Amino acid sequence: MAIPRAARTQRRTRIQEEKEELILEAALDVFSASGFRGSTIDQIAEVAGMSKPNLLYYFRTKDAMHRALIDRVLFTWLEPLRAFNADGNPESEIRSYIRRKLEMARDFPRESRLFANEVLQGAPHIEDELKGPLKSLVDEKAEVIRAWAKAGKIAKCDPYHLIFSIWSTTQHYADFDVQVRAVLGQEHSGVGRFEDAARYLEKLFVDGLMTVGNDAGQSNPGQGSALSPVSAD
Amino acid sequence: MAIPRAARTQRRTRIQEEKEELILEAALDVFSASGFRGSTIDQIAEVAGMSKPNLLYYFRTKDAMHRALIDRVLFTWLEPLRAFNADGNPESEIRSYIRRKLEMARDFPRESRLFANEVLQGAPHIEDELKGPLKSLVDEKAEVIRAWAKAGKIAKCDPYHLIFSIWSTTQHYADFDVQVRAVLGQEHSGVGRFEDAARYLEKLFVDGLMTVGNDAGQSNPGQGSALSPVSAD
DNA sequence: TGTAATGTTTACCAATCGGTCAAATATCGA
DNA sequence: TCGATATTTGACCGATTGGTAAACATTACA
Repeated sequence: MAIPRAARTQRRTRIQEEKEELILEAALDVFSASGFRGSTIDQIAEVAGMSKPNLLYYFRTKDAMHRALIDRVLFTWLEPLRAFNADGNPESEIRSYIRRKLEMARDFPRESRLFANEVLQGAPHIEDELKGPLKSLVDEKAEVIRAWAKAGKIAKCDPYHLIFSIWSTTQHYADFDVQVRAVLGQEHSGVGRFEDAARYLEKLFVDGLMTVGNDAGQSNPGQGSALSPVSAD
Repeated sequence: MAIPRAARTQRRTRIQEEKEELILEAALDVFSASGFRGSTIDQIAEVAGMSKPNLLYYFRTKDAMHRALIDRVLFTWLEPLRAFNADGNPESEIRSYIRRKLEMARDFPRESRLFANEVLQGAPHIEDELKGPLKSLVDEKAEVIRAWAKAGKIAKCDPYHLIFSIWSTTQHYADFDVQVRAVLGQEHSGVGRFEDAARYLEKLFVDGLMTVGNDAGQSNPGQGSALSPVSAD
């Protein structure tokens, strides 16, 4: 009889490495397309080209598969933010962060959708990761941005919402890809849309919209920008 | 025996109105939280406080419930973009569009998540709506923005990506709410975060980040902003 | 008030779900 | 080559899925 997977303390065979790789690849396909609850082990098994009990030989439960996948992908996913350099030039750091995030949206859309599905549905499996490692990393980088603003290197702005806006605008091109394609139409649905997006976003974040030609836009101090009263939550 | 719902040509009774309302409200709760595939009729029935066959008396299939819900919500959801006024002042139009979208993210997060779930999973049920009514509306408003840029009223920018960036940044606060809360921490998770977001986003879209004090930021013409070569799609 | 149409529920169905089991097969070191 | 170990599979399980049939309850209206 086979040794229970829980008892394996170290990687044993070449086959295990290959098959676990194969399974996680298939799981990424399925989970990112349908979310955790909407995905089935049978679907993953079919994509991976192996039988369902064989999947369950390597990962005891659907949950274990999902957790392994998340763990594997999360580190890579936060790489661009980790690369955000306090000692660099603010403008070029922000530019390259946007570019890196956009490249990831283009090259790893499934990873983006995996997290989007998870967070959208209340992050039941990654709440700890969000409140722990993610929050710590963002706190650290937010402090960098705050220091830049204090030193007059960039405009005063809420660093957390700056990070949120870079996340949302870039990941939008992965998560809402079908909508982007539908709106742009067939003729603009080539990969060129990522270059257009890069140009637009870098300009947006650096210049804003009102900086037109030589006329440095001078806008209201923002006293009228608060939202109207809340009705319900 | 009851008349099949397909044969009903017009609204009949008070009960039908009330119960269909009740069901769609419950369906919004469940679908927005788990997506279509991840939701079950039993869950919706429980939230609605009625039996499963009773639900199926009003909506013959899970699909029909979902479709009815989408139809009902889509019109309202596009209202802010429809209100975008070609004759208004560009800056205030953009400001109020952002504010309206942010209010919707705050007041109707379930509606936002319903669409997010749907689009994220490939929009299998609303592809026609995206390519039809949505695209038409965006095309129309994009033309308005393009005209503003041509007239020198705002900076030259891709109007489609402008709209995408407003969508993504505002809806982020509904769709990724748990992540936003986790990163901001408990102390900043009150409704105040929407006002912070409003201030930040209005400034971002109007001024950009480099417009610091009297120093009108002069950035590179953007020759280095293209993404690196594509590896795969 | 009676009755026909509408509304609701219990019991049930076949299909699919996540997961188990034992037997069969492939792999590998000695 | 052999035996131990690792891998794979078909058959199966109870629970849950979307959906149905028909009996039963309520309502609207003449």
